[in-house]
Amino acid sequence: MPRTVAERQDVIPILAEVFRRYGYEGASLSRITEGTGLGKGSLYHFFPGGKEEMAAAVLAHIDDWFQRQVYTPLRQAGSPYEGIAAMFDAVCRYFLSGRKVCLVGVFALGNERDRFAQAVSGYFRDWAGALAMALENGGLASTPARDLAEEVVGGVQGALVLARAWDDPQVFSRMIRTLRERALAVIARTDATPDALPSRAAG
Amino acid sequence: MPRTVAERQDVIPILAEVFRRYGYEGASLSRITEGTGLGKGSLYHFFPGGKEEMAAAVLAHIDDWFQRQVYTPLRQAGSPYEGIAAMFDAVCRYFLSGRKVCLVGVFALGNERDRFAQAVSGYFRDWAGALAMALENGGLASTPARDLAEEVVGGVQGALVLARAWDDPQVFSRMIRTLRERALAVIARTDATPDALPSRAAG
DNA sequence: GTCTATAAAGCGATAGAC
DNA sequence: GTCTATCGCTTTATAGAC
Repeated sequence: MPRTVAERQDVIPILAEVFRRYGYEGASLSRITEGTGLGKGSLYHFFPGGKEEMAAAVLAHIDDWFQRQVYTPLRQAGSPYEGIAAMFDAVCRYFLSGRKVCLVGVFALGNERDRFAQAVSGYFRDWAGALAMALENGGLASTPARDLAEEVVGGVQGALVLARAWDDPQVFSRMIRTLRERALAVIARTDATPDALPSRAAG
Repeated sequence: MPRTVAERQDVIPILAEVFRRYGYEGASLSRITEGTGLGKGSLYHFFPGGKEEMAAAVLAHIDDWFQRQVYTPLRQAGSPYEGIAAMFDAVCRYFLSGRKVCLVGVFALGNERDRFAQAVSGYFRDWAGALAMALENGGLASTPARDLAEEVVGGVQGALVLARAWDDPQVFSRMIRTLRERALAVIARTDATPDALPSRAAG
C-alpha cells in the first residue's frame, strides 16, 4: 500500500541529508529509499534521470536557499555592515554551527566536481562576488575586497573541515567569529572615516 | 606472467593518487588495479585487510611526510620565522599550489571520518599544534597563537576547496600568500621589539 | 609475488501490476 | 504515485594455479 502521497519538493531536503551524510557515491539508492521512505518506483517517478538528477535537484535547492538567504541580503541590505552581519548569521544557522557539512564543498573536492561543474563553481562565485561587492560598497578597493571575500568564503569551508575533523563545533564558531570581526571591522572603520570613502554615486 | 616484482612501499603513493582522485568509495579495486598495474592477488598480498588497509597505509604515509617535512621543521627550525616560512613552502610544494587536494580533508568531510577518526583528527591536531607552538615561541600568547594556527590550517583547506571549485590554482597561491604574510608578520613584529617578548629560557 | 576464476552481495535502472 | 520483481553490471573478497 502507498504510505503517503509525497511531493517532489518535500523529498529534496531529505535527499540533501543523505548526500551530505554519505557523499555522492556512498548515497546508494537503498540508503535513499531508507531515508526518504520511498521506493525506487516513486524516486524514478520524481527524478527520471536517477541519482544524477537527484543530486542536481539538491544543488539547485541549495543555490535557491543561498540566493534568498545570503546573496540577496548581501546585495540589498540597508548597509554593507548589516548585509555582511546577516550573511554570517545565515551561514551559522545553515551549517548548524559546524555540525553540518557543505555539500558543494564536498562535491568540489571530489570527483563530482566535473559532473556538476557549473553548480559548484557558480555557488562560490556568487557568494564571493556578492560579498566582495558589499565590501566595495563599504569602502574597500576592488582587489582587497575580492581577497577578503575569498578569505571569508574559503575560511568557512576550512572551518567546516576542522570542525568535522575534531568533531568540535566550537572551533567552527571560533573561526567564524574571527572572520566576521575582520570583515565588519573593515566596514566599520571606513564608516567611521567617511572622508576616506571613494565617491560612490554621490547624487 | 608477473610484470615486475613490486614492493608494498612503492604502491602506497600510487594508491594515494587513486584515493585522491576518486575518493574512498569511488576508488574501486578495478581502478586501483588499473592505477597500480597490480592484480587483486598482489594487492591483497600487500594489504590483507583490503581497501580499508590500503587507505590506512596511505594516511600513515601522509602523516609520515608531514611529520618530517612540516611539523619537525616547525618545531626545530633555527627561529619560529624560518620554521613557519618552511612550513608554507612545504605545503605549497605538497599540494602542487592547489592542483592536488588534501585527502585527509576529504576524509574529514565524508563518511570516512569515523572509520579513520584517529588519523584524521591527529593530522590536523599535530599540524595546528606545531604551528601554535612556533607562534608562541615567536612571542604570541597561548590563545591568539592557537586561533591563528587554526586560521592558517583551516585556511589551507578552504583554499583547496576554492581552487578546485574554480579550477584555478591562482586563488590557492593568493590565499596562501595572505596567510603566510599574516603569520610571519606577527613573528617579525615581536622579533622587532624584543623587550615585548616573554622570558623564554633566558639562560 | 602475481595471476585468473569465481563467489556472493550490492549497485543503478527498468518494467509492469495496482 | 507507489510498489515489487527483475535485469545486467560492478563491487569486494577469496581460492588456487603458477
